[in-house]
Amino acid sequence: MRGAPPFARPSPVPDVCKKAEALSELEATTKIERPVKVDSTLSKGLQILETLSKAENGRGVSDLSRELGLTKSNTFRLLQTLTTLGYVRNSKTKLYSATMKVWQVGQAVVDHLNLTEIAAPQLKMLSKETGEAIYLAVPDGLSVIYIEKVESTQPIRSFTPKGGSAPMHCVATGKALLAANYDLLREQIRDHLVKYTEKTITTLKRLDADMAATQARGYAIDTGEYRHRILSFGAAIRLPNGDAIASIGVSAPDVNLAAGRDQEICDLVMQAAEGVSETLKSV
Amino acid sequence: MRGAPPFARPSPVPDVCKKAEALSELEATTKIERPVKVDSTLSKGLQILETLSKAENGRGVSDLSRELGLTKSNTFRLLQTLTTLGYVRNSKTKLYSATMKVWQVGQAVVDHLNLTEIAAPQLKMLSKETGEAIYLAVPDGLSVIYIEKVESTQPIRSFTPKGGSAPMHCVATGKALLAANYDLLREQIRDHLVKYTEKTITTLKRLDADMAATQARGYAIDTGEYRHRILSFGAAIRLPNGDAIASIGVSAPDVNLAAGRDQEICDLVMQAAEGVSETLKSV
DNA sequence: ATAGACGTGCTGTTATTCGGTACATCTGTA
DNA sequence: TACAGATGTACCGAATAACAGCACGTCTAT
Repeated sequence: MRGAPPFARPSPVPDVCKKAEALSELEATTKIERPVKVDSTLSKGLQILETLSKAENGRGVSDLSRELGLTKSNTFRLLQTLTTLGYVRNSKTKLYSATMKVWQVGQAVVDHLNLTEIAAPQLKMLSKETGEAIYLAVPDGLSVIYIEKVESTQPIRSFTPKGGSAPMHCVATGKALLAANYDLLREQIRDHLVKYTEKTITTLKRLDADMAATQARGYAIDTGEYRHRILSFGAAIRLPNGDAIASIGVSAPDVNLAAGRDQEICDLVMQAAEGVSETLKSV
Repeated sequence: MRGAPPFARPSPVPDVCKKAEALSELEATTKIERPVKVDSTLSKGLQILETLSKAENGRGVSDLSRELGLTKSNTFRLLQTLTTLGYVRNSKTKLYSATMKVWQVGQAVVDHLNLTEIAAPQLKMLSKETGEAIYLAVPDGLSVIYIEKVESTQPIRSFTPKGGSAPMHCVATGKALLAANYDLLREQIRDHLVKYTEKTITTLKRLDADMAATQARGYAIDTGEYRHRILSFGAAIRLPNGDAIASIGVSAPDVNLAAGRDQEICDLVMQAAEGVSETLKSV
């Protein structure tokens, strides 16, 4: 779910080339752009898949062929191949519908997203504005893995390297992700609240409170709960449907933070995470 | 995220027809099954899309053509059409990768899932075992909509009709979904805790506690918080990645519930929701 | 400077897809 | 019951559309 209702989400991506055959002959366009040959079979097949993915119940062959302007036999043939490929199933009532394999492929896109590249500009911005160590993190069980890091420009540095990991319950990047999925992770993490500093949250009660506060304010704060006197601030990166798949964080020694500076950094972190989330909406 | 790490999720769906051309000539199979003609263009195009969806960074033309056993020119052509159709983009470094449109199409499958049909057996089971009113609900803003209902067989009935809705914070189906997305919905619902009975949760503090308890136990309990002396029990239906998209609930007047019966029903509800979630993994 | 690998455009040939037709089944109506 | 229309599926020859091979410009690394 994630906020959006499960039915009828309008697609922000325009349907390119709705009628492939329409441009096969007409080149009367003032701009002499390359006509860009498209394989019609592939195009039609994907159109069918797209249409089926938006169908509440399945749809029939004739029905589909009429909507897409295709021959019945052609539509049938394409549906047949899509079925044997596992992207479509046909129920006993002769109705065709998209399978979860379609969903899986789409999910794979997100799972293998090159966040590093997409988030790079925002990480750079954060580094420039704060001068502190910037982290890009993804969840891995009850830890976070830092898949990208921009080194601090300050003389005093924090030292978790790129590729390293940290427990989810005591760093800001981790807590931002934990808060976003607390319903699923609470039971798993309750017995793994390992203590690293005297600030570390080690009881479920305190974690509950901290997660509630984190959810309320929209970003996470670590007051030196993993490394002594190393503070961090983190916010979640979300897909268009609200799923939190990663987080951005800033880590800094407390001595670097003058009064009010922490709030500035929090705002920047949220802004950065929000920026990446927005970017994800458009490719 | 949702428990599963964002990288390298093994696909449970086998790749049917990895080499389409392999079966075009050989029919020496003992079983004389229909050869099932597949449109090779569509097949290859989807193979490319699938491969691309699993690629961390983009992939090159030659690279792809080698892996899939296709001609370089053929691969290029297919990539070209996929690009103009918006499913693929090619970066400045000449690397091709899948776009979020692929994800959107997959997402649409889930959004338009005919849960009614899929959940029907479990709803039937619940009805048979409990004899009470059974609900299948999806989220809609801060409410739930009952997209399916099996009427109670008991003389005393609860009366929310199929198609009706109820506030998320006071019915079990709603609370199960609320708990599954509490990080996103908490701030939205805090000012909408409308009172319906003396049992209704109207303060954020009490809701926090109830949600924590719900998350901990895995199902939601409504002690007559919407309709006086009408209790309900609900559990979330989740996609393979953990997203809660719907919920199943049982509603019953308190007089129908003998001692210990409530726990039986809770177990059944969880079992039913779990069953539907499992079904979603295989189409 | 050179050799290999890469992405891209072109073209003729062939294999592939296409459209028409046919038929069995089903539904609702006269 | 008979009929009319719509449906899903099978088949087949024709021609179109997709294919393989080659050529070219570019880039990288040796």
